[in-house]
Amino acid sequence: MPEGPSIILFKRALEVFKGCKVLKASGVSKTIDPTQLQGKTLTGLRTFGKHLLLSFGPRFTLRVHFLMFGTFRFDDVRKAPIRLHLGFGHQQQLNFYTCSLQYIEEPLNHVYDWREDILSSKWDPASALQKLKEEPADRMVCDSLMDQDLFAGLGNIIKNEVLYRTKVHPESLVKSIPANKRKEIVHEVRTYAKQFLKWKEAGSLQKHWEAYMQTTCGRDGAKLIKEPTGKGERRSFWCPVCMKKYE
DNA sequence: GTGAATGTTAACAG
DNA sequence: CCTGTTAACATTCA
Repeated sequence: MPEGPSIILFKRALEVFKGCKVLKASGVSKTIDPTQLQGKTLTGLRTFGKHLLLSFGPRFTLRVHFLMFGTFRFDDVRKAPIRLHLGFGHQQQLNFYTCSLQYIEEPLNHVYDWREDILSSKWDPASALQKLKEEPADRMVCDSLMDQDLFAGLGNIIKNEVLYRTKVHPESLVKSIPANKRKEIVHEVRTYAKQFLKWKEAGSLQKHWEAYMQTTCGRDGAKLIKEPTGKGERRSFWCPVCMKKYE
C-alpha cells in the first residue's frame, strides 16, 4: 500500500511511543529475532523513502518495509499472523503485519544518503538530475522514476501523476527527454509528493488523482490508456493525445 | 466471486 | 557466476 508520504504518516502515528521501553517483543519473522528488542527504549523515529526506521540507541535500528500490503495496528484483532509485536505497557500494544523487517547495526548516516529521499529536507534535485543523465540509453522514464536509488519513496501513484502533470509518456526513453523537461519532472516529483502527503492526511488523496485509476483525460477528454510499462511492468495510465513520447 | 494491485526480495532456473 | 523469472506476503477494492 504505502508510498513514501504514507510512511511519514505512519511515523507520526508511532511517535507516541518515543521514549518508551519495549517490555515485550515477539512475532514470526524469518529475518530478525524480536527478543533483541526487549528492554530497549525507542529513542528516535525516521523515514527514508518507503523505510520506517525505529531507533533504539545510535547503533541499533529496526527497519520496517511495508511492501504492498503491510500495515500496523494498536490492537490485536486481525487474523493475519503478527510479524512483530511490541508491548510498551498496559494498553500500549503495537503489531506489525506483512512487512519486511531488518536490523541496522550502524549509524543511519552510514547506510542512507538522505539526498535520495524525495521527501527529506536534504532532498537534492541536482543529484537526481545527474543520475538521470547517467541512465542507460534504453531505460524508460517509468523505470527510472520507480528506481529507489534515484527517487527513494516514489511509488506507482506518484509516477503516474508526475508523468501526467508533465505530459511525458511513461515509455519515453529518459535519455531522449530534453534537459529542461527532465528538470521539470524532478521538480514535480517533490511537489506532488508533498501534495500527496497533505491530501492523504486530509483523506482526499483519491479525489485529486488526475491519471492514476482514471479513465479519461481531464485536459482533452481522450480515453486514457492503462497498460503495464517498462521493465518493471508496473501499471501506467496515460493520454495518447497530450502526452509526448520521447524516443 | 474474481482478479489485480500503492512493493520488494529470496529462491530458483538457465 | 550472472541474469532473468517466479513465488511469497495477505488485504482491499473495483
